[in-house]
Amino acid sequence: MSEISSTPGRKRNPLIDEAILEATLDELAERGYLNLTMDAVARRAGVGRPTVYRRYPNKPALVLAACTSVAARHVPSPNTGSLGGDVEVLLADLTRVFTRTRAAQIVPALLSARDEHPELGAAAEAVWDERRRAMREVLEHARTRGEVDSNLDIEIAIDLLYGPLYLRLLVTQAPITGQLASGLADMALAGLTVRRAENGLEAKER
Amino acid sequence: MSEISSTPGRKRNPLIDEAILEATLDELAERGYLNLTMDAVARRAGVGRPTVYRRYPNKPALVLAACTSVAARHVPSPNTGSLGGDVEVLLADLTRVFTRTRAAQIVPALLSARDEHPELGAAAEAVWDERRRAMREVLEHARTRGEVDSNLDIEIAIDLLYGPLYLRLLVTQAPITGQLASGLADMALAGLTVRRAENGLEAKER
Amino acid sequence: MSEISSTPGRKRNPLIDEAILEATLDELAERGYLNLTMDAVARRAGVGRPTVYRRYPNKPALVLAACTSVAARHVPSPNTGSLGGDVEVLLADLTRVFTRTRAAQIVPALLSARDEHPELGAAAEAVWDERRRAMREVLEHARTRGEVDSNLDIEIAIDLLYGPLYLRLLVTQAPITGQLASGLADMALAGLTVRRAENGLEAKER
Amino acid sequence: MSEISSTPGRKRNPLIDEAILEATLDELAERGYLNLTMDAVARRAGVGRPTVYRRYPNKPALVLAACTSVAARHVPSPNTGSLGGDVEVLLADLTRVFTRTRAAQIVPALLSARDEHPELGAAAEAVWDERRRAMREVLEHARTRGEVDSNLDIEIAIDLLYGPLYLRLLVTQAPITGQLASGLADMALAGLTVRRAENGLEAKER
DNA sequence: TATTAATCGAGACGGTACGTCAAGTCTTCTA
DNA sequence: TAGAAGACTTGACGTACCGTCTCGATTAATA
Repeated sequence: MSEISSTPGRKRNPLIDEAILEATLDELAERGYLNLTMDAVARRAGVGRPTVYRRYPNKPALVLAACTSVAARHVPSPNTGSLGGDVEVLLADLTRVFTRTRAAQIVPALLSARDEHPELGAAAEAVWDERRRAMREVLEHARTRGEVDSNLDIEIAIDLLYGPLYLRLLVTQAPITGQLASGLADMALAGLTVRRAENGLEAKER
Repeated sequence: MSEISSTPGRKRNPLIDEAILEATLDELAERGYLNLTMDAVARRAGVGRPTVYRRYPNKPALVLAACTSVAARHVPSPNTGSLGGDVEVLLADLTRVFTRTRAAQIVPALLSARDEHPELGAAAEAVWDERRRAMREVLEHARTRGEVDSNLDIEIAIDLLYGPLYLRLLVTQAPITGQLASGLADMALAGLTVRRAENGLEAKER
Repeated sequence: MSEISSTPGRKRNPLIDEAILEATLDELAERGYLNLTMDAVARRAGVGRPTVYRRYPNKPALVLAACTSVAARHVPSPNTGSLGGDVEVLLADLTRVFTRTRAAQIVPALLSARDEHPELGAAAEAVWDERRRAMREVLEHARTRGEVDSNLDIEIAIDLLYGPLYLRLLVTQAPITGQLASGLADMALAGLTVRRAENGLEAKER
Repeated sequence: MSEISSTPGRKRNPLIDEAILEATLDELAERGYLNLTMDAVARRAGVGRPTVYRRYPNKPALVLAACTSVAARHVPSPNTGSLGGDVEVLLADLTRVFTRTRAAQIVPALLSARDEHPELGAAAEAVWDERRRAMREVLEHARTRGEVDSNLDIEIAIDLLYGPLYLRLLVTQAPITGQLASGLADMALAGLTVRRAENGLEAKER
């Protein structure tokens, strides 16, 4: 009795898979999503155009695949004992990703791809989900430690912590520095306003 | 004696200026930046294609112009007396803009246009500058009132307040509600962590 | 008391009429009919485009007018006493026109204009009518002198005499020289074949 | 050991080559060169516009190709034994082509194409070369038979024989009939003038 | 080991949008 | 009212990219 052959014929070359994704990321970084050409990707990967289309049905799908391939790489799960320390680690890491990697070009590209093919939206979430999950964990630990209010809406808190970095990356294009990240963490954790409680303390100090 | 006319020849029809921008915004809202066609804009404006090109040299320039035309419309300059009240007003207004107007489609479009032609970047800033200016003013007033620390980095504070809304609009596409805005304002102003000072206060009250 | 002017308003400047036609001929000679632009004509004449259109309804009409303006200038009406001499004069003059004037560019232009607007065909005939008339006259004189057969179809004869020059001008673009013209005249008048009658004569002379 | 394939990639569909040329000729005949549209040709050939441009870089090149494709089709090489008979055959055939085929539209189109892009001039010669070659052959045969003078300039003779038909086709647009062709042949071979030799014969007959 | 079938590079193909250019009309201002 | 400047509609031009297809050649499992 013979096994049902899984798939006869020549097998796909896995080196090509990698070359295509890498070429896509390079093109994305150099030229941006809108100026990225399927032909340029194929040429850069040393590959025929149909070889790309055999793997990804269209341009946004290719871009999405390239982005996700690079996204979920080693997000830290810090456990420094204090919320401040954990948040600091996470924001510093995102800062590193936004400045030391091609993410500055890749994230906008991903948004463009989703804009063109909305059904990719769900898949695109994977790119930032892992980071949100890490922050969620950190906040929940802080809650069990009593470091934050038990009624805290954690999703909004995540938005508050990550939002400014994305704002600078996508919108204002202001520089994203390590100093920014720690300043941001301090503000978010302590709040902007000088509180009555502190006034009370100051009063005591007099 | 007659003045030398500034520019001879037929004058441009200002109604056409408006019709083109309005048609661009409509197309942007309905079809998105990538599926927006110069021809569709021209047809919708009841205008020939070269008439569009006479005004804007290419697609991203047209889109930028349309976005800026709609951007700086009546940003409020609140003065409720408290930082909390002012911030609430500004975030509520941005929420309104993000949910009740075409901004949800227009802001991503603007980013795509800038992505395609990076030299438009500088001009694109005008779209959010007015809103940042309003928040800056509010924070400076709070500083003179002693409501915030005099060492506060105001630009980062602005990022902290606006960032989460842009994050939801552009990235996570989570709903943006009035409740979110006020929750956000509270968190940002008061901070995420339960502070020792409050504990002390509570202790005293017992 | 003032006379009621027959045509009120500013009078047309006749210098402009001439400038437009001259500019058209120049453009025709330099760039050819298809690459001639109404705008270029207007600019070259130092005139606004509508000023051209006020005189000629469209491009082929303008070109036709320019061609006819230059066409019927002094066609000779030779009367040397012999058909050979008269034909020689006419063909030599056409040779001169085809080589020393802009006719080499103008005649093809005229054909293109007629091709585009066939109703101009009748008017275009004026350009070569005068020359055909001159040749017709010469042939009729020869007939009354008995130099040609009284049954000769004169229209065909005209075609035979002028045809080769037009063929070179329009089709083969072979050089048109004075030597060509006289060789052509000889052939046409004497015929290509060596005739028996001449053999008979030679035989008698021995 | 395998041969190196001459040209990799998909082969061009030769049916499309033909369809494009045929569509071009049809459009030329129906609408003329100036009103011929690349888009109309493509649509008529059931083909995308870039497919036309892949073969021919622009409109005049396409028109030239279409004309040459139809030109050299079976020009007769008559050998009736007499120059008169041979010339009769060739002129009758050209008459047929000018009246029974699309040549009446195609030849002017070709001239327009050359007028627009002069560098096509050399290639355009192929269209009438074959016919001139045939006439040259006929005249050389007549020379070896002693039917024409050995000093006859054959190129001029060809112009003399073909010129009138082209003149009617292109310039005067007078009808081109079989009767015209034979009358023309007679005149060209015998000459227009009544010669002295004939007078001598007539004298003898008395 | 020969067959079989999918993969690969190259490139043709239909379609659609881009950005340019010219024709011909219309409007505004000046002389 | 003529004339100059130039905006305007229409529609063709030639280019670029997308996504599909066909071709010939190669490669790897199966028989």
